[in-house]
Amino acid sequence: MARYRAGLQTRDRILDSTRWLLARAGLDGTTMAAILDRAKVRSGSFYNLFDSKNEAILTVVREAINAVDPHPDGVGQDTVEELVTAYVEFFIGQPTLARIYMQLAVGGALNDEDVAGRVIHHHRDRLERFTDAIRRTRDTTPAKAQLEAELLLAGLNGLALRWLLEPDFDMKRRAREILKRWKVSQPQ
Amino acid sequence: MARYRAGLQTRDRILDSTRWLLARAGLDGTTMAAILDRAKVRSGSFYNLFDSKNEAILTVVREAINAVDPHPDGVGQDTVEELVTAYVEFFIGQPTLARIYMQLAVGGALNDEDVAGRVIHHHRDRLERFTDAIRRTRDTTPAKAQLEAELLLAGLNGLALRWLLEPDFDMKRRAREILKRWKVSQPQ
DNA sequence: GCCTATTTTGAGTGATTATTCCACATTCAC
DNA sequence: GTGAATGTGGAATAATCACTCAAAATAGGC
Repeated sequence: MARYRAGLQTRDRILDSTRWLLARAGLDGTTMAAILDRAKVRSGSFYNLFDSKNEAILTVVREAINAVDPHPDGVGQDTVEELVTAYVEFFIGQPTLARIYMQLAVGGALNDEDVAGRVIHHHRDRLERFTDAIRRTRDTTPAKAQLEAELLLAGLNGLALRWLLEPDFDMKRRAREILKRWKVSQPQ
Repeated sequence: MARYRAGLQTRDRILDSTRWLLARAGLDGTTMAAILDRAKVRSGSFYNLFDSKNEAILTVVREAINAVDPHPDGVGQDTVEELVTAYVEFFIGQPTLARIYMQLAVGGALNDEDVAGRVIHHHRDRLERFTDAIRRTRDTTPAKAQLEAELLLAGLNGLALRWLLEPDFDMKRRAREILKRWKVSQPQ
């Protein structure tokens, strides 16, 4: 089962191709023909390395989902500001992966149980993280902290949505403004 | 060219089927086979009423896009509160159309030039509307009013996104909270 | 009840989809 | 260098896609 160097290289080429296509052409546009053509690989080689087209896609998707998280280990350590910054940095720094993630969250996830489950689970984790961070900086009830986290995350996700439609949209600036408004707001 | 009653009824069945599928299965899942099966119609009848599958889909999409707007005539009259309420009411009252709209905004619109253009244009219109409403209630610069509108809309769109993933999500309650926070916020 | 316009049927089209299979080429430990 | 493991090429597969067409069925004004 051990791979030769050549095999690993073509595997990388296939994943690069799949990643690029998912970001640019969406799930529909990521056909076998397109993947193979872009990776300069014939189908025989592909199926020598992957069991199915879906496996290659899911590999890229997992990569995208995991990349949204800033410090997977240090849960319960981040501040609200750090979490917001990390979220935005992900979109700015890895636009390709970010685009895949957002597209899956809305469109493609509906068809694939596995992907849909991952996205929802991942969102819950993030919500919990934001809630914890808020409770650490403000003396409030768990319910109110969660509501604040939900609104904050909704704002960020809304910005991400807009950025998806208009790539030139300055998400970072708007995220700063959202954070600014959150900081001066007081729980009543 | 005048249609008999039967033809009109079949047309409605096809559009119902297409609408239902777009909302539940997304653009990918809305295949001819699925449309025809659900509408209890054979392909010959379909193409007697529509030029293409895309025409049926676009008919439903236009319907969805237009339904987001509350008072297409009375532009420049609405208050911020009315606009927020109308936006939420659309999602609550017409979940099927709302789901189509959101899916198109993120996923499917990328491939179809026509649909993508419509969605973006429609978003710009809404942004302008929110901006105008804000300027009418607050003495502020156009740039600042637009920023406020952008953040407000981002929050609402973020809520819509979440609702898309979790249909039980109480979007109305969160929208009220967003509006409440916006009201007490002051432009500095 | 006739006659034309409209509607419906359903097998069949060609294009595209992911996937398979096997002969052949390459790699690399020994 | 030999040989077994791994990688590659490419034609062939069956499934599915949107769509066509001619014949049969129905509708409705007269």
